[in-house]
Amino acid sequence: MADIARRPEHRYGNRPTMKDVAARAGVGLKTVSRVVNGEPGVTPETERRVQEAIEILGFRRNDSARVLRKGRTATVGLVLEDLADPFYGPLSRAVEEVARAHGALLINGSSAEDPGREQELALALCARRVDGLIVIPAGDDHRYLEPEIRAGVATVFVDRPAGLIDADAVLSDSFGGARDGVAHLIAHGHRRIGFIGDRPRIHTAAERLRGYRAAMEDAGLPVQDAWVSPGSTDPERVRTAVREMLAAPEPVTALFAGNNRVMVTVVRALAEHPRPVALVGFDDIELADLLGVTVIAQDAAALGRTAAERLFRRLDGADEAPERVVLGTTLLARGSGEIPPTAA
Amino acid sequence: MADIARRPEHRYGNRPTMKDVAARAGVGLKTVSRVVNGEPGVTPETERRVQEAIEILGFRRNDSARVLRKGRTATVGLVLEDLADPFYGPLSRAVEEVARAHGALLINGSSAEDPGREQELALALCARRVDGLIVIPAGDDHRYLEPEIRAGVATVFVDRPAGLIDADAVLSDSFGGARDGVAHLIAHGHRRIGFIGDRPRIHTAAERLRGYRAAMEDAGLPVQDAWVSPGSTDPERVRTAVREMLAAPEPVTALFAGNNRVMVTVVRALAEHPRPVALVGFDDIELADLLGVTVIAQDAAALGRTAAERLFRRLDGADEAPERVVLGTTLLARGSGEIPPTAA
DNA sequence: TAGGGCCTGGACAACGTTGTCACGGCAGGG
DNA sequence: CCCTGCCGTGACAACGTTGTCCAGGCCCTA
Repeated sequence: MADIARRPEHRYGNRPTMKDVAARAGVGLKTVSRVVNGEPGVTPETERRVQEAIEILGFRRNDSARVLRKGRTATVGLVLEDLADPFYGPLSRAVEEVARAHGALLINGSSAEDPGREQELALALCARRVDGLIVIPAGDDHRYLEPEIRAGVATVFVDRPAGLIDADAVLSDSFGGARDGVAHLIAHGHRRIGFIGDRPRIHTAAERLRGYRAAMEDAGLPVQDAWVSPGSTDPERVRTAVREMLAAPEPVTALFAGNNRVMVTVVRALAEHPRPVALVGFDDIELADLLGVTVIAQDAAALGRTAAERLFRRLDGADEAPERVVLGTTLLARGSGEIPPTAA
Repeated sequence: MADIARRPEHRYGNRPTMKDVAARAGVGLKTVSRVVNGEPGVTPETERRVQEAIEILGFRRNDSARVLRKGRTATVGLVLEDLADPFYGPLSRAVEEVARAHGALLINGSSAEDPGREQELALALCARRVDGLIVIPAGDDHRYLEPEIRAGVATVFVDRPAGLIDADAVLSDSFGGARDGVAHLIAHGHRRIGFIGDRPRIHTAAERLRGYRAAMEDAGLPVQDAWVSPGSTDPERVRTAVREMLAAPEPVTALFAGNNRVMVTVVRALAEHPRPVALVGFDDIELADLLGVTVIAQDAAALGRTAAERLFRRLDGADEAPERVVLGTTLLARGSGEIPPTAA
């Protein structure tokens, strides 16, 4: 638990500096800098001598000092919920690729859906002077970032919008996707449809619930309270919710799962159920095709790519007003969403 | 494509520095430093004044400068193959958690299985003076890291051992796992078993192939060349390999898939095959339980955790000799591995 | 041959922070 | 009343790099 920043000195284990290289090569400090950075104005012969000294000493430029001098870190930060979630892996990778194309590295941190941890992480990244910040919000108040943004940290929100501040955001169409998915079930004859989602304080979860209600209302169908789960990704609670909806006097004949975590558990729960139950889930997951699960797919990589591109456009000096970009979703019919209603 | 580090100055958009805070609070520079770092020796009244100035100016300590002075970045680097691969997400997350417990952040980069890119990334991280480096090797020659390690960068390899240098490594028991998996198939009556793996220049892939051959040999079974795929994760080539092994005059009755990527494709290919074919795969994957796929599970999170803990032990000054830690695997029987052989 | 311009190289300050050390004031004891 | 010692505070250098600026040497031309 010891905080690594508070340890006794170790001075990089006495690494050679440009000064050492200069001494060894018998040239001036700045000449070494020129060679290292490929700046013009150095004779081939001098350059050779410097390169040789660099080789021998095993010199590597200290980017910390460089950053201090130049004011740019060539680093961007990504605050997401959980890198282990298969939805965020590809997103992060996409951000990384864009960053790489711009010569930047990526630091990412997981908030574990905890607003305090999100803030702590984001501010730690700012202290390191990342040039830009991409945030998948856990909290719903991002005013703490205002000083940073004013100070020049480009900031883009992904997957969920920022709270209480005006900033770029790149989102999937949660509302539309959920509405389409539920409408799909309705089109296949379902009238009693259950919704199992995540905590409604999460923006996407709330939007998907809204989409569910909209689809039901569009079709003139009532929604019973018992058809909407309290909202949780905990497998036990999801299982309970499924069981109860299916055991009710007027059981649901179809389910809509609000995200990948929930969907996985619902699929498992339904596998144990005697009667076939229709299912549409939000998010595509690996092997869902083999299991025949109909899903509303969103493109995690596209979210990441779009956000990162926007970020770097800003870093390149673009001075547009903050904007909200919404990416569409795709319904992939694979069987589970096309099961007709079964009598109780 | 513009390299972000080569842009005109922007000087952090004129952020306030400790000097500004000091001026505003009417105290000395060092006093501000003391307050910011919670060092003792400051009157409550003085501290209040400083805090107030910090608040008003929106000051945040510049960690780049701090790093330059202190010599520690409180940052570790992780070079992996592909963050979007569901195997590496949890691994990365585990490393992050350990880092967090030690007050450090994590920079990770994907090598895309390209040795050149691995080296480029690792050295870029060293230039940023990460305190430690965790590497999932793409290449097989890591001598380029020797100067860095000598200079004090703690380095641990995960998932695959380092090449041509002596360093810590945390591995899964690829050989033993594959041997157990194939032995499992043999125990269920199979005599002709195909092996479909990744490129054999990848250490784990080679080890798993070795495990396959060992199991066959232990059982006194011959291995035909046609039963071992050339090695690739490309879905098309995997499909072809499966097709050919099943269409041979003496077709295999069971398959062993060498990793998660391959396994997914094999499962898809077998789903289209008329006869049941037994399958055991290396790596657990989500929903494999529902599909009834028998796997040799390795614990990605444990790999990451173990490696990170080792790394921080070294950073804490542990001076043990480099060591190779091998974590065991678990066979999870779910059905596909217990299918008996079918006549051709 | 003198003068001017170009090219190479180096001295120096600055980036924002922290470690060292010294200073002034105050309390307590002789 | 003076000396000692402690405490709060601040001045200053240093971390390793890069931008600015200047010096010296060379070549070319008038």
